[in-house]
Amino acid sequence: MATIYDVSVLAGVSLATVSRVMNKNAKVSEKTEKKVLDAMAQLGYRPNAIAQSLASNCSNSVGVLVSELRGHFYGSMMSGIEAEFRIAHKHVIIAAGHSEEQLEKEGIEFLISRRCDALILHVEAVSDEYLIELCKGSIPVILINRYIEQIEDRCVHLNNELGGYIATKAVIDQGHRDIAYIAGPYWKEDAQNRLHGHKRALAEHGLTFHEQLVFEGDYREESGAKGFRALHDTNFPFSALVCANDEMASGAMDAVRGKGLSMPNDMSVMGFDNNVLANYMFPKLSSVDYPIAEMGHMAAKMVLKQCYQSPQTNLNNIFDPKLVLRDSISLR
Amino acid sequence: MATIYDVSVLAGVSLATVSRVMNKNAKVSEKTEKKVLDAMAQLGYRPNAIAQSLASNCSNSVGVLVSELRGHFYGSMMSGIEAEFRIAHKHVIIAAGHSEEQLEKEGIEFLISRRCDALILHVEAVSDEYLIELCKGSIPVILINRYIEQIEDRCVHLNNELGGYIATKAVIDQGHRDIAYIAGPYWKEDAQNRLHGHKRALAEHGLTFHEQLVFEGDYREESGAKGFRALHDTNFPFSALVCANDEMASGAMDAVRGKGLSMPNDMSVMGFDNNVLANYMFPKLSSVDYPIAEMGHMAAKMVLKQCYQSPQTNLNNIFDPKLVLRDSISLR
DNA sequence: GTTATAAATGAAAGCGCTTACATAACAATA
DNA sequence: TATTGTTATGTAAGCGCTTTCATTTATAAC
Repeated sequence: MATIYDVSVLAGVSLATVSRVMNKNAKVSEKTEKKVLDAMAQLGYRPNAIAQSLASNCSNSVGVLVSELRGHFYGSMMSGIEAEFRIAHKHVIIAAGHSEEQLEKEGIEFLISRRCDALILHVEAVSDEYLIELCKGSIPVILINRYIEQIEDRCVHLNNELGGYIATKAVIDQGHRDIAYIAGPYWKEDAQNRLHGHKRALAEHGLTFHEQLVFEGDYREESGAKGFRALHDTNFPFSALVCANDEMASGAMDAVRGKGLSMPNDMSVMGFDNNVLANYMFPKLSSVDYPIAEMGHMAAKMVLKQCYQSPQTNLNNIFDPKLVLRDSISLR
Repeated sequence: MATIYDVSVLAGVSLATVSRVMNKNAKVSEKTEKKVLDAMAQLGYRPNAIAQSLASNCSNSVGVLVSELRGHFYGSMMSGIEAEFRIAHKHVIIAAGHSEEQLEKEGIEFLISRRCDALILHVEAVSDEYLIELCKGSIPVILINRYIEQIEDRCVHLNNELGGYIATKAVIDQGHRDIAYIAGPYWKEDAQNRLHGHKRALAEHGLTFHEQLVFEGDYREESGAKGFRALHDTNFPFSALVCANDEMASGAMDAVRGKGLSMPNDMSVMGFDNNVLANYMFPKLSSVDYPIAEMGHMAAKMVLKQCYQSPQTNLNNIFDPKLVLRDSISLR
């Protein structure tokens, strides 16, 4: 593999000159430029990004840590980030944390050791303190989907409370009065916030909140089915079910059918996240869109501004979810 | 950020010694080792992977090029690859090619310029010749989901013909005799192969193939719906529909319902790929599993063997898809 | 034709490591 | 104690670039 030295020899110029034509950061006469370009082409020269990074102390790449490489949510997030960086000719180095503290830390170490110019993290297991400490370091960090007050300007997150509110309000607007709710695990902040929004929507519309109409799930499909059965078995009547995510809604829908009820007439169902799945279910699931791709774009823009002096406007940290109505909710 | 030099000074030893304790590749007395380790801890030293790569000419990372960062298929693929490398303490650098020749080439260039020790590629737009040429280079390449005869030992691919066969046979085994088929775009080799398998299954079971019962889709949902309507409108009767992927099956299922038919009684539907979606549809879609995650594992194992001298057994290039029966097919 | 000034180029140090080779330290043997 | 063989450690070159600073060359002004 040809090096800059080979190019310089073939072109009959110095290393510095070759470097200049590569980086276009200093005037080079047209004649020499051509000689160099020709030599590069002839040798099939590819600059060694590793050596460039070492010498310039800038890797032109940003580290992204996601919990998983698979799944709609992370896919959209990575996709949003990558799209933004691609046009800026920056690159992305991805690592997976698997929601385990040890692995998340290792992932971050890896990205730092690769001298990423900035980090965009989706982490769950690592502590607030660790992240606050990390932010004090020299390398810029953006957190997606996590809110920590002390470093709030580095957090890009969703207004989950509003999302919970919107979801329930959508159902109320269709005339439902008896509304059950399958929540996410209470130890997760987003689950708490969504539930809070649900309660606020009820209150603002003069409906009372009943403990019997809430079930704590774990965001997985099976817990949705389990939740619906549990709620149904209490015989506390309800005509609509709001779920804190789409997977649980799917599980719940199976259970609804299992009870011989039809949707949306006997039971309206509302999801959350607007996972691709929502569009493939039957009936197509109404949901609250989680604009994770846009949030990825935003995180990338912040990095572009902070690290690469790219001018950026309209930066904001908190995103509002939006209602997506499909077929799973009926008028009552 | 502390360097190896800072460590060596603090520990009162030479750079070389520090390097030795990091890499454990030469004997260092326990006493000095401890001094070095202490110094590292005290400084919070993190080796600079960039400098290591440059000096050692080995980056301990392998480049992965996918078409998209989102979507079940690529997510599973990346996940499989990453899982395998994680236990070997190798890392993955991911780039996206977006199925465009230019971007695919740029992605490959990027990965090479980052001096990845090997490449795992899922490319569609780039020519066979380009890839054959690439394989002649010094850096090992594995191709996923593509078969090129001249470099077949570097290709990890699916037996699509068998998949098409299995899909149709599953339907035949349930007693269906009149079977329609929505194919992928004919310019794609996998679409051709799946269709071929379909025809073989018909032939082997004494059924004749009718041109009127095939529709060429484009693998997207909408074309499934369009396909079913077109097939249905010919009035050529069929009781089962085999689709060359799950998205088209989903579109078709919508169209089936649109015609007031119920599934699976009036119409059995078979998918292909076993996308997560299949499990969320109603009725749950029977499909042919595309073991892309395992194929990712396999590609990673091949790299581990070729580049990192890790002993590996049971390597194989071609994978057989497997039938996954769910609720979308009825007995006839 | 000088001289002053700007533009183009080159020489060389340095980025943070690895590693071949040289040297020092130590133990074992005669 | 001198000699040899081991083992531990240090020295310094080099990986492929960037970048500062010095030097050369071209251009303009007088």
